[in-house]
Amino acid sequence: MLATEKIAYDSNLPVDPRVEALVTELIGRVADKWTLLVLEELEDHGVLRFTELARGVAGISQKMLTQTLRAMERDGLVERTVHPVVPPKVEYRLTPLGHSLGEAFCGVWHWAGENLDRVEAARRTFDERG
Amino acid sequence: MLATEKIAYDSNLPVDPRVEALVTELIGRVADKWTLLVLEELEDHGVLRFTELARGVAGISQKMLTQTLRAMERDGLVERTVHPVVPPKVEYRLTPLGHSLGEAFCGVWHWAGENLDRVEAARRTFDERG
DNA sequence: CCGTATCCGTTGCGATACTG
DNA sequence: CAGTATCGCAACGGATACGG
Repeated sequence: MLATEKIAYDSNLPVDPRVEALVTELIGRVADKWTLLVLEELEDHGVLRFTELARGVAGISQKMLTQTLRAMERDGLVERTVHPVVPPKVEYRLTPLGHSLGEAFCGVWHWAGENLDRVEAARRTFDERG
Repeated sequence: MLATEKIAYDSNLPVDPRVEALVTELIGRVADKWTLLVLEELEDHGVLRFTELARGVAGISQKMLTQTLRAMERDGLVERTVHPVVPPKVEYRLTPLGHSLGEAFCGVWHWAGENLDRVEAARRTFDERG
């Protein structure tokens, strides 16, 4: 579906600076490390509870998980469902918007996987020359 | 060229956790706000001097520009050419690797532009419900 | 189980001043 | 012009303790 739409970024045409600023800010927000990992985890598993996410996303603290999930919920990327039972049960899943973001990042994940070796080689070369 | 390669990220197959950690770290490094903006600026204009970049990337401090360019050079994304003249002349341009990263991010830029309104609407809804 | 609240060290980053 | 060096504040983020 993306391929059928017109992509304006190839041109050098001037873009409304305010819109560009907003887009930049949005990317900054969404390109956060934890956001990316939570996104991937939910892409892979569909529906997850808080504790399952905490275990699935290696190294994340409960504080950052909460914070990340709140921000993603606020941005409309994640849907949060509270089941009124004891003990509490809260489920998280991607919205269509969140899923589309995951697809948009596929190219970047792919690039990173394909070029990790090249980047590491470049780093070694750079570091050796002091 | 990317489309002709096998993409493994669609599957739920287990991935070497160490590789995944490296890929994650690389994305975190490269998805930095200033890196993205410098990348776009060099994509648009080809070759730029330090001061031209400073003016082109709105809001960046000289310190962050230096830092960003050094990191990108270390990662093999940017080539730095020093012309031994007075006053000094230093030119920056993307390497093929840097250019390929720019292409990989096209999907994300596109997503952000297309969905900015939706995200802002989601935020308003979220904030109103307190 | 699913959070919130608080403390506190670490880092990020802008502002400023200086150099070849 | 193209940086480097230093300062100082603010934000990030982990650890811990507590609550519905």
